[in-house]
Amino acid sequence: MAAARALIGWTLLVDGVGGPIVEAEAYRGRDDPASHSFRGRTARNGAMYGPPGTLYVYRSYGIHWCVNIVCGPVDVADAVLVRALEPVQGVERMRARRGREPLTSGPGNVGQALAASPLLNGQAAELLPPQRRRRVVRTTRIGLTKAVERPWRFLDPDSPYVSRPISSAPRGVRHRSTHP
DNA sequence: CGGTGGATTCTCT
DNA sequence: GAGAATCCACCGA
Repeated sequence: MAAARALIGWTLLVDGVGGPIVEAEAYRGRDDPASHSFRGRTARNGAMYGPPGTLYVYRSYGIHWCVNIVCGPVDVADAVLVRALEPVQGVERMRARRGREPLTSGPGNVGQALAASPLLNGQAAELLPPQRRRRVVRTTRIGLTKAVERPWRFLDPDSPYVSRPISSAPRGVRHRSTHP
């Protein structure tokens, strides 16, 4: 969780392609109902139990590949979902893979831009330290049906590449209806 | 052993 | 704002 906040600004590279992480969500292994490791170790989530810095890649909605960075000790299964980064290195390759904008906003899009696949699952992440200081804002996580209220999403509010602004509400959901 | 529900994105109205 | 696309690991039996 602290790790998710600390990861903002670190550059994630896969095969030389990537950029600074500007949005990330923490998922806690043991007691987080929203985590893939909540119900213990399975064939899919095995990588989450690896050492910190391990990549955990899973398929989302049968369509997208999403990238996590394990941030807890071995067997703890804490992980951070990379929801957005700034496209800095290997931009042309990301463009070719994505075929549209935005390149790296949203976890599915990040996965596509980085060519995430099961091959990446369990590998060590390549991370470079931040080059400058960034503001970090904390909000609730996005797209969940469980543990919706836990404020474990972190983002750089000054980056135009975050998948959604500071508002924690899901896309398309109004803050409040206008009836009297 | 079948049904189901996602840590999403995109298109269309 | 709603619905489709797409698939398989996991749950419950």
